[in-house]
Amino acid sequence: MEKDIKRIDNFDGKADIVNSIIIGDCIQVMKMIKSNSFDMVFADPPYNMQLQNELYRPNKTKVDGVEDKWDKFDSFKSYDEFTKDWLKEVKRVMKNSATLWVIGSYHNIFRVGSILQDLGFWILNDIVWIKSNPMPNFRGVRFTNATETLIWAVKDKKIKNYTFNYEEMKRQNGGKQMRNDWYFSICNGIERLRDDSGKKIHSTQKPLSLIERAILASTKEGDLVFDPFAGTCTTGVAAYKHNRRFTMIEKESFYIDWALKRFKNLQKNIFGNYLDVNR
Amino acid sequence: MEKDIKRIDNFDGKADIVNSIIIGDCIQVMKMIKSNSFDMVFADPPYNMQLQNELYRPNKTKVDGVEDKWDKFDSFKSYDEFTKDWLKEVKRVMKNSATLWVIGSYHNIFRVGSILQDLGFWILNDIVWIKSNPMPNFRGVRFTNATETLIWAVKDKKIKNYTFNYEEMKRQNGGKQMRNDWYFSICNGIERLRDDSGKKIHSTQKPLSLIERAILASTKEGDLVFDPFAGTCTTGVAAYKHNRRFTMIEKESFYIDWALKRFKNLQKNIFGNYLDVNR
DNA sequence: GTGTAGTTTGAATCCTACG
DNA sequence: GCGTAGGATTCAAACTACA
Repeated sequence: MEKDIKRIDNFDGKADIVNSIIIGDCIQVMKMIKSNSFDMVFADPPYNMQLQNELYRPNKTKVDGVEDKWDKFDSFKSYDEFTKDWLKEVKRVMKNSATLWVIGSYHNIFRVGSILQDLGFWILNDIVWIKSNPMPNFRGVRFTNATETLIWAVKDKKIKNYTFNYEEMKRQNGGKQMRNDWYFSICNGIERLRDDSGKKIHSTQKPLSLIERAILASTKEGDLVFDPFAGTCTTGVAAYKHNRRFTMIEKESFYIDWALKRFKNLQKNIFGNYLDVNR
Repeated sequence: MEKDIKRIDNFDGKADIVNSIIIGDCIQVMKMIKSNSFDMVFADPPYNMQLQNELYRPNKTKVDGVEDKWDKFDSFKSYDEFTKDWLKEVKRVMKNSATLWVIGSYHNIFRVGSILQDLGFWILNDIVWIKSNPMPNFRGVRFTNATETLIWAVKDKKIKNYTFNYEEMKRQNGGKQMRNDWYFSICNGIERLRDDSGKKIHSTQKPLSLIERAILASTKEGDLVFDPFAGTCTTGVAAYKHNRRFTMIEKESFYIDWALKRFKNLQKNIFGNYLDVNR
């Protein structure tokens, strides 16, 4: 199996996309990718959080919320249009037997789910990621928001030949059929990418184990996994680790500098500590 | 506090709606109710389930899915229109400080959530009901669908004076702040209404404890709780039990015959076994 | 090295009354 | 509507410091 990883700064539609990280706007790049290319798609789009004010903890320190430019949309309408655009292209580049995963929170997941259905995708499951250590609700005005939601879908209602590794999932769940409630810690500790000053590289890095489960559930070895919002390429790392191939697209090349460090450690097979890119 | 319960077969907009069960189409009935009437709304609308074929268990017995006439919609479009219609009326009859709960599954909750947001509702939480005893996926082609989703929202982003009994929730959760993942069994056993032949009275009866938590979280004693899709009036029973008042609307009078039996037992204060209407 | 106590922090739509 | 002052508010995991 192909083991080298390519960074593509100026994709022209001709370069080999296998095990490549393409820098660029995902919709524009996808338009250059031929139809029916991918076996599985994992997408972690912007959530459109719409934070109202600054939030302080009881000890007066400020909460470091998501204030990235890429998470800002003018309205639900513009978010919906964006969502429709990227989902349409994703649908086109998916093989007929492929499945799509999208992760989101209550801020955006209802928009995403509705649009998916409008585009003809057929939902197989909604999966709830239950966090063991979520941020508490400091003001005591709501329930602790301890979950995120993943939607797992096929391109069309008629599709029956998608991959679902039922037995592998059952094995992971101690011999009982895997349910749609998944328990994972948030991404933290050695796994969380930080610069020398301790600043998070990406404000919303996902735990590797979460994406590993999605990949092990819905792909076979050698399958080509696609992520249009790659960030620091957790999807690619999970795919590579389990002998799947990948194509990643990411707009911010800064994230890719760090992604490449992760792959470098993974290739060294430092499985004990490969998560720590600073070694 | 008013303790008698009224059944209203021909609502004209003038009858007292406190502790009443109104028979009729919820949209038509709501149009006769004056604005700003309710302190809290709990809605369990049709899920728009779309079983494609009949489903059989491994032992060849047929799964008794939801095939009621009231759960059939021609398309997402007609489901959306229906959803928009009832949500608009609900918004009007809610007091400004009121909150809305809607429960659904992946079949409909994305539609409901999007439309809520489009109508200006502001989501406070999505709550995941995690079932201890869900129906397994008999074919082994998906994850066990073990959850349903509740959306909790206020009428408008600006509203801050809604009721949230933080301390009561914290107490219920063993001294720690209540999270949005709730664990309850499905409605079964003595609580599940069945006729003499053992047939379920309502195909989607919700567990009382689930609705009790919603009511204890978001209402004060004496508040007026509204349910436009009352079914066998689990919402009314939960409200009554905790000294809240209620208004229920239900189209099928058959369900109300059974609801009244539940209230009768509740009034007898048979708290040990009042759930069993057949005693 | 080990154990304990203290500190930090995470996709967050997080207040209220009064002038 | 806005600005400001007052006051009530957090859980789990991982890390650091120090004995």
